[in-house]
Amino acid sequence: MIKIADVASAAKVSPSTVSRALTRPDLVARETRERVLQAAQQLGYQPNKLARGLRKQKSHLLGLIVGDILAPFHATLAKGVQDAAEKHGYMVFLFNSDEQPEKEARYLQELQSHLPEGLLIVPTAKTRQHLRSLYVRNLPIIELDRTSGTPGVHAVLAENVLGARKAVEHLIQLGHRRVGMIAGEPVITTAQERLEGYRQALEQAGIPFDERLIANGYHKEGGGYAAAMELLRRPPSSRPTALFVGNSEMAAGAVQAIRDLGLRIPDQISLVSFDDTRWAQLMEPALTVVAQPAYEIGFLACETLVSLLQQKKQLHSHILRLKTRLLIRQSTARPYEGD
Amino acid sequence: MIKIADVASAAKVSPSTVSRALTRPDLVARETRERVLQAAQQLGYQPNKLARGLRKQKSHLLGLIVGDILAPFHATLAKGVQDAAEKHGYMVFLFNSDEQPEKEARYLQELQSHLPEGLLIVPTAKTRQHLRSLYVRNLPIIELDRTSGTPGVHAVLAENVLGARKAVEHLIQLGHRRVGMIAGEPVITTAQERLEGYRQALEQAGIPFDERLIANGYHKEGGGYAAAMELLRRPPSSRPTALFVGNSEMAAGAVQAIRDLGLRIPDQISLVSFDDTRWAQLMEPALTVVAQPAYEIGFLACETLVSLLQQKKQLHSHILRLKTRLLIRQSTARPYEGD
DNA sequence: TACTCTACTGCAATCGTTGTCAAAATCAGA
DNA sequence: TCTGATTTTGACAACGATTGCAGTAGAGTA
Repeated sequence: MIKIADVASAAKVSPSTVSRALTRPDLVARETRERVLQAAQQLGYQPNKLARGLRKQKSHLLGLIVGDILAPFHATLAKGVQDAAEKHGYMVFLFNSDEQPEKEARYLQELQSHLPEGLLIVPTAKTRQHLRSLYVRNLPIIELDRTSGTPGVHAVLAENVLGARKAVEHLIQLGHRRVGMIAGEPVITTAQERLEGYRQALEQAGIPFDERLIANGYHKEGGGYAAAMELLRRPPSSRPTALFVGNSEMAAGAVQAIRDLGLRIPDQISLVSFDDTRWAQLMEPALTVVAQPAYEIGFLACETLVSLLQQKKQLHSHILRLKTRLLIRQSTARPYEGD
Repeated sequence: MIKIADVASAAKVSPSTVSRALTRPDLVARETRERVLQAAQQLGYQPNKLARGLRKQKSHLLGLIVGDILAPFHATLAKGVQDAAEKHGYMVFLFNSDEQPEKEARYLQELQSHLPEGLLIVPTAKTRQHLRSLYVRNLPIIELDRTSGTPGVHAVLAENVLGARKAVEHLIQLGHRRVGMIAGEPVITTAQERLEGYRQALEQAGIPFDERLIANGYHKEGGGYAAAMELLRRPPSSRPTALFVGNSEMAAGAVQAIRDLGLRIPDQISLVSFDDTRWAQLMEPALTVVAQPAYEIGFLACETLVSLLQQKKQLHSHILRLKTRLLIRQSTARPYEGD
């Protein structure tokens, strides 16, 4: 590996001058600068980021912890973050918490030892505690998708309440009165907010809220399957005629359950879910969904972080909400039985 | 940030002793060691990885460059790599080349300056050149999914020829004689190998190879759509009765095209594709696919890399091939018209 | 008691880069 | 030509952790 001293001797100057020529060219005479640049070019010099980071006490690194890179929503978040980071010359260190607080804690520790300049995180249940223990270093933090409630932290989220409300209103307008919901892990704010949207839609329509129409799918495919089974195995008279599902993982499970029960979508059961995915578009019938701007959430979060870093002014906790869109496709229709 | 000197003064020993107590405990007396460990624990000491990396000239970092994290296959590779890396205490620096050689070159440069100990890469068209220019440093490299033909590089790949052959044989057994193929970007080895498998299956069945039944989808969804359109818009007499698609991205495009043309799967057109995905399972009819062990490819590649690093013996270039599985679902049937 | 040997610990140099400070070179003005 | 101001450059000390080497203390042996 070529180091700065090699370039220095090739260009017949001191290491300091090489460093300056490369990082603050205005400080060195034109002629010298050109000689240095050429030598560096010729030798293929690449600054050692470890040494630089150590000296400057910053790494030009951002940490990103998502739930699960295999979930399209999280992968898209990550892509958005990376693209924005690249735009500003930052590198991204990506981890999967797999939604497990312990993994999150471990990765946070590991991450810290690389001196990241900022952190982007999709919080888990324990994020608040974890962040408290490292907050000493005053690391700028942005939360994505959900929020941990940590004071002083910024967040970029979707309009979950409104998105959910629109989805359920759509079902109600079609004539559904018994709308079931497969909700996510209750400690996660998105799950709470989507449930709240569901509530609001019912309330506005004057339909009483019925606890028994809610089942928990814990954000997972298997959980969605089980929850759908629980709700749909009831006798037709008490069985929901439509289902609102809190995310796409659970929706995949719900679709499987519906098929295993031999029910037809949308004739016998209407289905709306959060998150747009390729399979939602390709399945038959195509799934009506509340699409989230996942890429934009990631991109914007990273942009916000970078501007925080650059302007150095720690604007106090700020939450950004991005709009969702209800995409009406073929999985929703009027209820089978008359109202 | 707590540093080693802080721990040292807390434990009333020298920094050297602290370092030894933490990294080579057998070299320090039990009593001292315990005092140091306790102090470190209490202060929440985390070694600075930049400083350590600089001093030891290694970072405990692995670089990973995949094509596109949004493609489930690549995301799964990445997950496999990360899980294996974590198991051995390595960190992974993940990049997307977006299949663009220029991005790949940039990220390779960037990566190098962080002194990774090894590199895992899904090569693009120019990878061979790119790797040559950095090979000086003798960085162990493992290629995933495809190979760039760089000498001395290891690779973990799928049995593409056999997988493709089995898929096409399946179609032929069902009675298809005009089997179309939507192939991938020709410079990529997987595309070549899958095409070869297609060829072999035809040859073995005594069906002459017909250039006009091959269309190129360049590994992308849009390309798959266009290719399918091209092949299927022909008059029924020359139109293929079955389609073999080189990857899932193109298959998604092909499904769209088939729908836009109003053709029914599998009655009017049979479809098999490489890669198993959630949408392939959930679409109607469920797609027959050649499933690749993506997670295993990533995991094994990383395990191989780590063992290379640890044993230090540079076993010469080795290529590992993992088996594929043909999953017969509902998208393949006997041809519509009698043969 | 004197000596050797072992087990531990500390000193100081090192990794590659940057920033401070002062020296050297250049320039402008008289 | 000299003075003072202004560029331009180089020497040197960090950043935090590791490690070869040397020194110390204590145990063991003659």
